[in-house]
Amino acid sequence: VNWDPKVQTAISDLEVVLTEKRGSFAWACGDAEKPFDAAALAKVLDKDPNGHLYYFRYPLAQKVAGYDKDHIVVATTRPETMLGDSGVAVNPKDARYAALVATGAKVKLPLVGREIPIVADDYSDPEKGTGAVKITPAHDFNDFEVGKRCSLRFINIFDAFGRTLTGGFIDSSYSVQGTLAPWTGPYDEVPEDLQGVDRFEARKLVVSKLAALNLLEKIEPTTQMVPHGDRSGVPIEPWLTDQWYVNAEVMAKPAIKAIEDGSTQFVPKNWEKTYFEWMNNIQPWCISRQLWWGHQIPAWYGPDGQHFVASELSEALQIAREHYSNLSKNAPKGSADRAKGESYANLDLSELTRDEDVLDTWFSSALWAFSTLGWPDKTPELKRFYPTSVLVTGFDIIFFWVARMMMMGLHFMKEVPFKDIYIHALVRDDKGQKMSKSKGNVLDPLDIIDGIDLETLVAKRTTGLMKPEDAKRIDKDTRREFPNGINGYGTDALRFTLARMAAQGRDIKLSMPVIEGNRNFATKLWNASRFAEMNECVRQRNFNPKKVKHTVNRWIAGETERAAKAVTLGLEGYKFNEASGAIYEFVWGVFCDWYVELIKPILAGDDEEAKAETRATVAWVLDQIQKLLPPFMPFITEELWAHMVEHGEARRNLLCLSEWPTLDGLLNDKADAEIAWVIRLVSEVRSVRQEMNVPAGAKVPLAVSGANDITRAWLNNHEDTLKRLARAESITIAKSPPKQSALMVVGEATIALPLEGIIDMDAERKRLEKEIAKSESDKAKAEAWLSNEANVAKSPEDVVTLNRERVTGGAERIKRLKAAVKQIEA
RNA sequence: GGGCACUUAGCUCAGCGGUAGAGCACUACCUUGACAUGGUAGGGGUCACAGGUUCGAUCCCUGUAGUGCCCACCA
Repeated sequence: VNWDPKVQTAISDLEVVLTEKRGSFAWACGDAEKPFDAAALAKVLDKDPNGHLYYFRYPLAQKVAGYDKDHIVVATTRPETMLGDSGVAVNPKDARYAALVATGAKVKLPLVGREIPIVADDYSDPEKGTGAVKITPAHDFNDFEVGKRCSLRFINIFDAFGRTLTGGFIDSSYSVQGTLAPWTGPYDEVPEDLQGVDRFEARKLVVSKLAALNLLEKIEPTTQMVPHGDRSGVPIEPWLTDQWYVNAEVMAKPAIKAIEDGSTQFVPKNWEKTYFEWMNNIQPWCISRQLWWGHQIPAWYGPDGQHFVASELSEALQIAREHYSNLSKNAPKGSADRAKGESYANLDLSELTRDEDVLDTWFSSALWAFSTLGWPDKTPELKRFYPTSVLVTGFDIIFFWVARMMMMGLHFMKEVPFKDIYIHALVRDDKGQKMSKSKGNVLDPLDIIDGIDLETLVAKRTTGLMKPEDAKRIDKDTRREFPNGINGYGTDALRFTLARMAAQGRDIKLSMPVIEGNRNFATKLWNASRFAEMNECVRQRNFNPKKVKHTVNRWIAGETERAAKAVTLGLEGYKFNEASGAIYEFVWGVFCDWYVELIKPILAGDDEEAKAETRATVAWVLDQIQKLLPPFMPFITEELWAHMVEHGEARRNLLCLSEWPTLDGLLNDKADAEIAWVIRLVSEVRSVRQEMNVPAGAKVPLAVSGANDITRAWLNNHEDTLKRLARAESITIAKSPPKQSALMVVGEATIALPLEGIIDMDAERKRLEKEIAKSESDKAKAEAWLSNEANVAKSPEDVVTLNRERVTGGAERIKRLKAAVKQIEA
């Protein structure tokens, strides 16, 4: 693997895996005068040694002219780090300390005796603390940067277990700075009782010792966020170690460009801001981990510590031999390098030792897009599938994974790893909280699918590791929220729910009632299919939806095309909520609510030709529905697909292998208008019947007046259907509405429900007057809009037309409604 | 401190520069030959607030308030 083998040393976030030791603090003030309230200090340190800001006086090495004190005061929340201080920084503009900087003054670090410079750096904020900051480059990220800028020493004072080092600290200045010579001065004189001490113990000791030396100015309480290891739970600290790094800045550049020029795009687009934010401020990527599993870093060390990076040992050996033999030839005669080259030029395998570290798991994962396809071999799969079409993932790993895949893909394959990056929603609980084990609010998908009883659920959510009070609370909450456990809702219901809620850019709050609603949808589909089966709706081999003759069938063919297009459009745009919403609305709101009801009279009638066409159409529509649903409901549809074979031609393949519906040319304006009219009429009659409290069982004759030829034809076409759906005893054409009727205006016609003796005519008149008022207000709104010349002049044509129609149509309607009222009064 | 979202019906959420939508919940009626895990009808919203742009703003812009998330920092 030929990544950039450049070694850098920097701060790693290695976790200190030690639990905090809680020992008693012994006040160790000598017999000198009490420089500080000893009792108070002991109390502070015992109670909470971590939550305080400690101010120390650092004595100057020499008195400085123009500076009136003999010390400089610094503050810290981690006193023990002072052992590794290698400088004190002040702001270059800070007049208080100008003299110190100008004269190159030094501080004599207490306890250690190290002389460290006072440097000027913008990092120091004159407003904060005393304006002077102690700098510990090996144990603080900011100080690390200051240390590099100001050429300070990098002094590591801790071992891997968070104990102060024994026998002297580690000076890593040479590794970090490269140009500085290794520290050759005398070892710092660290008091023996400060060696090999746990960091928190060291904290107390340092404070007490400084207090004893009268160098503790004051202690202030402070609150601060201390980063804790997510496994160990102990505070973690920066710690200087040698690690392998990738120069991510170089690799980030093409990855940034690929998003900028659209080679790869984020869906939704706004995530690219997050991506750019990270990529433009990218830091060197530490890829080595001190774990016992993972891909071992393919680096080998020669006897002199020189490293060789290769894909395998034999290759490393070859490189190593080359390196040493070059040294033996090219290094100056008599030099140490030359001698090294001569003695190692023929080294063997056993003389190379492999680096024990393994790669960061994200490094390995970043290769996923091509390593899974056989890379580095040039496999057919790699050729066929790289770059991939889409990566679907959560926003929380845009940087960890997505960005790294982009960098690796562009580096090794010279091409983006995927065209689209779909960032999906995060699933939260019904209160919007992220699900987590410790919160006990996790909903296991399998429990939603299969169901779970209350006791098992409670046991699952509470574990022995929780604090008893937490477990108790979770127990109570769970019992309240799921008093009967969880019913099993099935895989399809859950999947469909997630799709329906997956609006872009928004998280999903998952709750049982919503899943239940979508389970009901599955049931609805099942029952509709059962209806088809019971009515012998068998698939016809040569069925052509373009050729159907009956209006209702032509209409449903067009609606099916609309639905298929809406689903396709939604899927192509990663708008899964729109896609699943479209099929939901079509199946339930169009197919079940209207089409199935509209064809019942045909199926029950004796027009064999119409019956045959309708049966074939039903079968065809269900086929389309089944084909459109698998992305959201793969199981029930597959079952229906196979199940309905019993009455039709055998299926040749699985549903999921069938062709995606691409329907076209099925829309029919005339059929649409006619069925829309039927639906309107039926709804209107139903509405009036309910409002007038007509008993559900009562059949009432319908008398239509004022109908034009088209409406008369429609009435004729759909007589059976209207009778059935509107519960009409008969439908007759009348010159004028019969007396004592409830009246409604549908289009140009007036429909009368003669309800003499059944309804209160006064109530009917009030109902109509309400209708009139509504129509008049709508009309008035449209008129007002049209009377504004700017509206008419600057609006699109269709908006103007729409408003004109509202006025004329409204006027017609009002006229008819008023006539109806007169009728009643008469 | 920096950034990103969000605020629409009682609840959960879609949506959109041209008279506001769904599911759940609610009310009434209905066990009608697919379906009560159902049907029919209905009630319910100044689209957070204030300015601005526009012929027109729930939608676009600015600000305010509230909420959530991410990142950094806290000598």
